[in-house]
Amino acid sequence: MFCHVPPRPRNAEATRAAILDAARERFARESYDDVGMRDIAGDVGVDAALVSRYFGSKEDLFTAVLDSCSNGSELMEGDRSEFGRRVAREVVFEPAKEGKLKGLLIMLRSVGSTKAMELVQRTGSERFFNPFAAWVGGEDAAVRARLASATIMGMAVSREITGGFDLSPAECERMVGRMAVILQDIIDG
Amino acid sequence: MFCHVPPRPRNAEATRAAILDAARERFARESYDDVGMRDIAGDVGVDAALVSRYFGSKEDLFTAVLDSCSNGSELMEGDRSEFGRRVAREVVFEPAKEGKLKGLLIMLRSVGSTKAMELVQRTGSERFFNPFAAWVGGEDAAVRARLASATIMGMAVSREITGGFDLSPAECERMVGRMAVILQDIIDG
DNA sequence: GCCGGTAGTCAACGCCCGGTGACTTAATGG
DNA sequence: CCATTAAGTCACCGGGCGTTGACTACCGGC
Repeated sequence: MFCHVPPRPRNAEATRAAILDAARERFARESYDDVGMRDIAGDVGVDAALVSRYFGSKEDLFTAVLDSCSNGSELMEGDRSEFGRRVAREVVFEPAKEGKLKGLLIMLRSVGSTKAMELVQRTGSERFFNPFAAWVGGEDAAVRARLASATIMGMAVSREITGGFDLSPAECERMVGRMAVILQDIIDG
Repeated sequence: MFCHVPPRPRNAEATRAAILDAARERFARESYDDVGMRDIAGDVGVDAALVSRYFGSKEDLFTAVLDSCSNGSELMEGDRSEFGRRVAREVVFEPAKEGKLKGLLIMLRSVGSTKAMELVQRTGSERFFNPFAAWVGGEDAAVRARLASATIMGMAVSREITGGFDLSPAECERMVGRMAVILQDIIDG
């Protein structure tokens, strides 16, 4: 006992990146308000002061996280005709851990803090919705893109609120099936 | 100046009810964390201490608000064949003020605070989903009910995140149309 | 007309948060 | 091998929160 953990090698850039990663992870799992600077710092194994030093304010860190998130492009890669099935499966079954939808998760977790939502609103449109709408294409692309993303987020929220879906695995499977159809229809027009 | 507002007549029951109303209103507009006891008290025109006195803790007040919310039964009243159109219109256009979906709004705003979500999870299922599923009826009622409510909440979240939808009125109208179809299809099976 | 109890207020407490400046420690170049 | 400088820590501040106990003002009954 009293054995010290080996101190992290002194490397500002790596530490900064580690902090950013930890913050992204935290913000994807908990809301803006629930995540504390001390939590993030603790994940990395540094002092909370360092986080402030590197990223300025908490809001600055949050926007940095948003910027560092993939702009949802994973949604659009892969076979387009499989879009519904693929996304439905991910949003229903993915344990929110290694999911590709981290950016989306962070966005919906920001429903709550007024500050976080302002920041999300600023980046959300151009970084996510507009590219997505462009990919969706066709008649009323903006409307259909918004409809699709709303449906996806709705499922995520619903899972959050009920803690899982409290449905049987078989029911979940059928839900995925139904949702896949809905999403695919939206995408196809 | 120095004119005092007429003091509210001393009536414990009425004051208690007023506090509950104000709290419900607040929790429907802002997240659990963003709403302060002092805010609620201020809305009613009483001291924050009184809120604590009447309802115990903030969590107790929140659960009292949840209990006081209509269990979403407004969703189910009215012509069933008009369900999709009616709900879609409400969730897209309703300024979240006098909407019938206040309970739903509060639920989705609780995505954030860990504490609030626990409380919502406790009451959400039996008070909202189960009756709704019963009303939906038919094959896979639970799945379809969850799908419908997820869709509705998704739209609400989406509106929150983007602050309105940043779509033109005409586009909003078309979105309502599309969403109405989706919802109606879910309900009809 | 006073008086007891209840409705409501006031001031304060303890807590936790984000943020800052002074300090310590480790790596690096000569 | 040491000086310098960057990397990281520590103690602490100010502020806002929920909550509490002591206080005040009102009102119905004698």
